[in-house]
Amino acid sequence: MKRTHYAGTLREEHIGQEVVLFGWVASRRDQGGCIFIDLRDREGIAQVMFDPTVDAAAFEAADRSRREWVLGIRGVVRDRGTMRNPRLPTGAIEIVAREAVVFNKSETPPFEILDDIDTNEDKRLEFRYLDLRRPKLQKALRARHLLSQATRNHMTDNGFLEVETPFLVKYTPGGARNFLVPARLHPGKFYALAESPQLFKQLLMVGGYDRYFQIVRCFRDEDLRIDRQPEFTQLDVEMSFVNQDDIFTIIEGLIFKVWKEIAGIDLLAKYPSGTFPRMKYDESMRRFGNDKPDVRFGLEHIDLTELTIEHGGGGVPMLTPLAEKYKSGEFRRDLPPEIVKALVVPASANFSRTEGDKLEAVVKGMGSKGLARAKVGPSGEWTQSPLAKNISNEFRDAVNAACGAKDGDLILLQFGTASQVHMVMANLRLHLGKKLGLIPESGAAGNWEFLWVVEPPLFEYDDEGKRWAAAHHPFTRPHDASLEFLESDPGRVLCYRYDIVLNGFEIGGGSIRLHDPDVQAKVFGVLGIRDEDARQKFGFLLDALRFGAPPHGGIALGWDRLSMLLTETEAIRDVIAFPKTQKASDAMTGAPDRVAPEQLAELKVKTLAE
RNA sequence: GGGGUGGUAGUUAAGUUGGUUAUAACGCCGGCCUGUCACGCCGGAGGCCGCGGGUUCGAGUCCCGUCCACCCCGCCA
Repeated sequence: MKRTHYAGTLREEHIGQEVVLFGWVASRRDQGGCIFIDLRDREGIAQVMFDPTVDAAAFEAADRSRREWVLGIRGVVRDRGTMRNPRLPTGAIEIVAREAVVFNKSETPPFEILDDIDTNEDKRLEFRYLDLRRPKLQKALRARHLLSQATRNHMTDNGFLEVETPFLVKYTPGGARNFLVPARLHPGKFYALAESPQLFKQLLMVGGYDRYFQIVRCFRDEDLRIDRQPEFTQLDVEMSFVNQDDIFTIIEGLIFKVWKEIAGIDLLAKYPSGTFPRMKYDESMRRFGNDKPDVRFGLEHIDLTELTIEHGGGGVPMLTPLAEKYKSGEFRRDLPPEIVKALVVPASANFSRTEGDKLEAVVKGMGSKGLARAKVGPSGEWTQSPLAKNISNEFRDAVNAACGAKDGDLILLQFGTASQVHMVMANLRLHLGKKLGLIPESGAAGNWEFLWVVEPPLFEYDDEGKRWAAAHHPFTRPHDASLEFLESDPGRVLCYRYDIVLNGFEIGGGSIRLHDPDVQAKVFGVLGIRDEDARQKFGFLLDALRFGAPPHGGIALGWDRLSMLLTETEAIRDVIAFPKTQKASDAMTGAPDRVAPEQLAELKVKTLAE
């Protein structure tokens, strides 16, 4: 018996043909005199009819068969006439079985192999090979394959070479925590698993390869999220002799192409120029509180810091110290360390007091002390608010005006350190967006909002260490216009760093690299990295940059996230065949696990656990 | 490291103020049915109520601890 067709591909054009199908029993309906089996393979499902008067042995095999048994069927495709099933692509036809072979039986599976099952994910991960039989997962993994395939074509067509780089690399401090691998041939020493090919791709530019890409696994030993796995995949790209626009063009071309080829969506209808809009980091933080804004909906933040300063806190005890610190000059207005922000829930949302309390619980879960609220009355007065009794009428009216708040609106306030207020308000905005139905809980619902976020600061101040730290990595090129502040006022230095954002997910980021040794030395100076430290950590790269490094830059796209968004699935686990759980273990294989003492001895490694 | 939600039959869930034999649906097993396609009808089996301890005459239910899964913060591009 040799397969002639996939079950899911059969259509009316096959009527009259004899076909051979191999697949799994998706469902079996015993009518007594005849039996129907829905046979499933990777292309879909087709109904097979077993009639004892056509072939008694085939009928007997169907009689014995159960769900998930593996069958081979030889039969003739027949028109179902008036008995069609409009819900199946193959519903116009059925196969009348003339021969049936049972390749394998199956135990009763722990859950049904259906798209709409609501089995808990831990059970599905334990039996991942069964979960993978579900059409939904097969569709997602196929889309991911098409994405990678189209990408290889696009990159090749644009002159890129795919080059592999090592996974076993030298540990470099900073950035993500690395997985470590004991080096048997070097007792007491360790490799690190590469958290990205960052340094190697820059070396490929020095090596003259000009345009590099790789679809590559990366490893980071950090806590997991719905869009983070300990091993994940990037489309890694690096180019020589380019500026930011050149890199954007390559990525925009790629995205337009794959959205059309795989999702069937022509992004030119929304972005006729073939480019995505750009927003400065500063604007993104001000309006949305983070650097990956979901611009599918409004509910933008309203910055009340200036207003608060102007009114000296407006009589609100908790805001007075903040206003005074700005007035005394302790806080800089151009780089505000503490801020006041508001969000307005429109009256139309009809928010109850209890719902406001729930919101407060949400922000407290994010480390906020509380959520000041004020319900606006017909003439602008505030009710249901602890602020109402202290706030001056002038300040209250000014806040109402700044918020555009009308009768029935609910104003939500946060104040404190800029990073905390931004984080809380950004998450609160997303929470409200979903709660008010402005964005779907998951998926895009046909609304794809792409955005480049550009010109972030090069440094950020580390309050605990009381020093400047690299906001991304120390090889990012500062903006030419910012160079003068490099040593005098590092907080004002912007850089050629960019993120591409889709519907509130950061799907990629990159930078133009710093290839000027003089500027590099100044950057290290600001970071407090001494020459010998730099040599110790990045010696090979610094050496390479002195041997005729071309100007270069690149980007990396999160392949799992992009696949998740493209397929409108809910987590990157849905586009990874064998993902890890939230605790980074494998529910199916039991990894990680203990190893035999002899194995550790061979590696000269001793464990302190237990 | 912190916060939250959940864990009851193979699966998904209900389980009241602590009180008799722990329910339902789907699945599974047996029987019947030649046009079903979420087939239908009749019958049946199936439980360490995550685990450990405590309170109580009595715990699925209350308390303490612990494990696992998921979501968020910290962390991480």
